[in-house]
This record gives sequence, structure tokens and C-alpha cells, in this order.
Amino acid sequence: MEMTPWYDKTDPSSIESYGRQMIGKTFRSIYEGAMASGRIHTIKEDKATYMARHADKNYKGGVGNLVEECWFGYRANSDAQADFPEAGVELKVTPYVETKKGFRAKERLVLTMINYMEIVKERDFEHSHLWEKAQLMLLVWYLHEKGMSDMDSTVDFVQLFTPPEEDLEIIHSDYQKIVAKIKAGKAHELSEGDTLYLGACTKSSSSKVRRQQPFSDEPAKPRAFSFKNSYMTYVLNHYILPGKQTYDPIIKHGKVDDFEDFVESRINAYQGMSERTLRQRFNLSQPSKSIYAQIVFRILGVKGNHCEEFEKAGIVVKTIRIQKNGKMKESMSFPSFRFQELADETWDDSTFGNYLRDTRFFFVVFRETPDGEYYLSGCKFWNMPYQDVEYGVRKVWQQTHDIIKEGRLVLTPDNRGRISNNLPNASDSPIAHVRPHGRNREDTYPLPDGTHLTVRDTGTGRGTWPNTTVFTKQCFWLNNSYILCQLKDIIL
DNA sequence: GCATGATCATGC
DNA sequence: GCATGATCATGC
Repeated sequence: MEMTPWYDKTDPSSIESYGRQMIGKTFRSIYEGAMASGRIHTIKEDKATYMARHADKNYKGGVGNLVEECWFGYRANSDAQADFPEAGVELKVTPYVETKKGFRAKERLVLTMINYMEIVKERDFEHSHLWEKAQLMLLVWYLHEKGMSDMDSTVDFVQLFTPPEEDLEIIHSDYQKIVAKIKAGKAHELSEGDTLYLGACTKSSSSKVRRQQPFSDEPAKPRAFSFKNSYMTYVLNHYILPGKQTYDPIIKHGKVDDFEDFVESRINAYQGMSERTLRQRFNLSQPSKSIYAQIVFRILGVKGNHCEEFEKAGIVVKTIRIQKNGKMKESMSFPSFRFQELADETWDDSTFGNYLRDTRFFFVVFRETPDGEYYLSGCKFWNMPYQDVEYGVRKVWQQTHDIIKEGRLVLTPDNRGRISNNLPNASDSPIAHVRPHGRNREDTYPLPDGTHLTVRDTGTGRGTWPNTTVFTKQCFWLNNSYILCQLKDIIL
């Protein structure tokens, strides 16, 4: 068997070029190669045990440990120290997935645990433990395919990565926001949506575990610094994969003190202008449904309805119209869910729960005046407060989940051709509800295997609706009254 | 006037 | 063609 040349562990580019020789190999073959070479002495287990352990979804080390042991030949450890201390390089083996729209990172990239008691003593970002870990990483990407063991995935890309200067500004201020929250005794209220590229993600073996924090008696969930999924998706598409289209950045050159402050003040410079005036100002032709979003992006000086920073941060722009009567006309909808997927999830790793935990929103508010025109009135970055997600939305989610999973869905046809259901309504919760969201009633998803709809016999319903195993697409909505309440501080 | 079921419209 | 954001419509 051919011996792969060893590498210089003090030299980043040597580590990278040695790492590149993994490209095209499966993790299984990396293991087999290591065993055949007789070079690796740290693995005492037999093949079957080792394989089973590393292929286990619950074994967090997974293929990362395998690469460390079998390719680079050092024993995997969870030391706080860098993986290649002499070179200052951290090894990260990370999956990506294929979607209908291209490729995205499968996960956030976990960098290092946050030690609440110690981090508040750190001098500054440049001297932080985090920066030590994140300033130079060897990213090893593999495609995760559904239903396939990662052992059979091949290494596709290997590349040294340092966050570019313009990202560093934002990462730096994310770090400060997280530390400030801990210093304010609010470690238990940390949320991934608080920040832009760098997040404080939960990290523990069970959702019950709690850690001590320095300035409050309230125990907090253990968390780690991570690059958000949206950021890693951008890194993958922008720096790793060739030929991906890019979006305009808002900050084109120079530095700004704080990204969000900058964006808010840009928008606020147009406060008080009507939709019509803004449309003329930016040469936008006929008003359409997306006119308000178009205005926002034109003000921010970017083409299209996307921008680089929002993509990286996973920021979702929501334009909000408040009517003369002071109410929001509509609640806020989200993508419809697949019933089977919802039934298979638990709250802690639910699609909707994670979306709310991870997403930062940028609300831009237009208000209707007595003349019937809408005027730009203000804006704010927002993410849902911890309690509202974990108690308020959770209740609605759980109720919906249980009804679908247990096959307790009941439809009641009325005498005007409409069919009501027993999923949580807006009047059942101050925060969220469930409503249809498809092309029309016939736009459906299948119900979980073995369940079907119960149609209540109301006299009009009998025999009208066949026993069916599909149901009109539904989604979670945030109540308009709730959103309005969250906007209180910017609505004069 | 609101709640809720139903549907439209745009962009990818 | 569909996902997603946005909006309509009507009975209570």
C-alpha cells in the first residue's frame, strides 16, 4: 500500500495540502487506509466496533474524530487547545446538503464552548479564546445524503479559511453582544437570533442541563460559540463552490460602528416619506405586492431583494403595514409544514422552533395616514424573546403536533362551503396560531401513515367529504396583535 | 371589526 | 410548478 506523505504540523499550508489528499476518498476508506498502513497506533478497537461508533448519529465526534485519528494521526481530544497548536489551525469536518435551490451547510459550525464564569474576564476579542479557535480553520466538507451513512460520503473540499476582514467587524460585535448579555446576568436569555454571524447555540447532552452564570442566580443552558448555518452556507457558496451568484453588500467599503445601527439609520433617513414618493425616488414602476420590500432594498442601496449581509446572518425582512385604525391587517405567515415531518419532530429540534430561535427579523413599518397613503414610519431588528418561543409558541406547536401525530384532526363543514378544523386558533394563544397556507383547499400534504381525517357529521357534511389521508397545507402564523405589541417602542 | 378559512401573485 | 409572501372575503 502506498504511503501517504506525512505533513509539517507547524505549517498551515502543509496541513492543507496534506488534507487535500483526502478529496475523493470516503471516510470508510480513510479508516481502512490508516489501518492498512500500520501507521496509526492509537486505535485499539476492532473495525466493526470503530465503524459502528463513528457512524452512530448520537456519537458527536463522528467523522471529525475519524479524520483526526486516521488521517492526521493524532488522538482526538476535546482540549480547549487548537487541533494543530504549532500552526494555529483548527480542523473542522462539516457536512453540506443539496436542496432544490443548490447547496447549503447542513449545520452551524460549533467553535468552542462558552464558559460563562471565565469569558467575562477576557480582555478583548483579539485575545479571546474564541478568536484563537476561529482565526484559521481547515474546513473539510462532505455531502450528507439522506438515509446514507456519513461513512460512505466522500471528502469534497478541503480549504483553509479565515473570516474576511468585512465579516470580522460583525463577528467582533456579535462577540461583544453575547458577552454583554452574560455580564448583564442574562446568560439564560441568550438566543442564537440575538446576533448576526456568530451565534451562541445551545450545546449539551440533554435539554435539562444547566450551568452557573456569574451575575445571576438563574441557571443557564450550556452554549457554544458557532458560526450560524446561514453564515456557513454563504462561506460554502461563496468561497468553496465556484460560480455561485452573489448579492450586493450594504457596506461597500469602510467601516461602520455597528451594522444594525447603520442599517436602521439608513432606513430612518426616509422616515415620513410616502410609498408613492419613495417609488418615484427609486424609479420603481407599478406598485406590486413586493413594492414595500423593493423600497427597503433600494434604500439600502442593493440590487434585487437580497443582500450579502442579510444572507450571511439569516436575517428575514418583513414589511409591516399598520392601518389607520392602528391595527395590522394581517398576521405573519411562514412556510407550510409537512404533516409527517411535524409528527416525527420533537419541540426541541422542531423546524419552526429552530427557525424562531435562529432567525433575526428586520421589521420595516409603513403606516397608513387619513389620506389612505402609507408612509415609512420606522424599523427595527428583532428576534423572538426566549420565553415567547419556549412557552408561548411551544404550546401551540405541541398542540398541533399532538393532534396530527395522534390522528385527532377533526373537520367540521359549515353550511357555506367552508370547513373548520380543531388546530389552534388565534384566539387560543396570544402569540401564534395555525391556518391554511396553500394555493387553495385542494393544495394538500399527506397525513402521517395510518391516520385519516375525521369529518364531523353536521347534517350538511355527511357523505360530502370522502375519507381522505391528505389535508390542506397549513402553516404556523404569528398573531398580528403579538407583532404589533413587539413594535410598540417604534410606533409613536 | 375581527377571526378564520380561502386564495392570489410573484420570483426562483 | 411551486414555495413563499401577501391578501381577500364573509359570518359572527
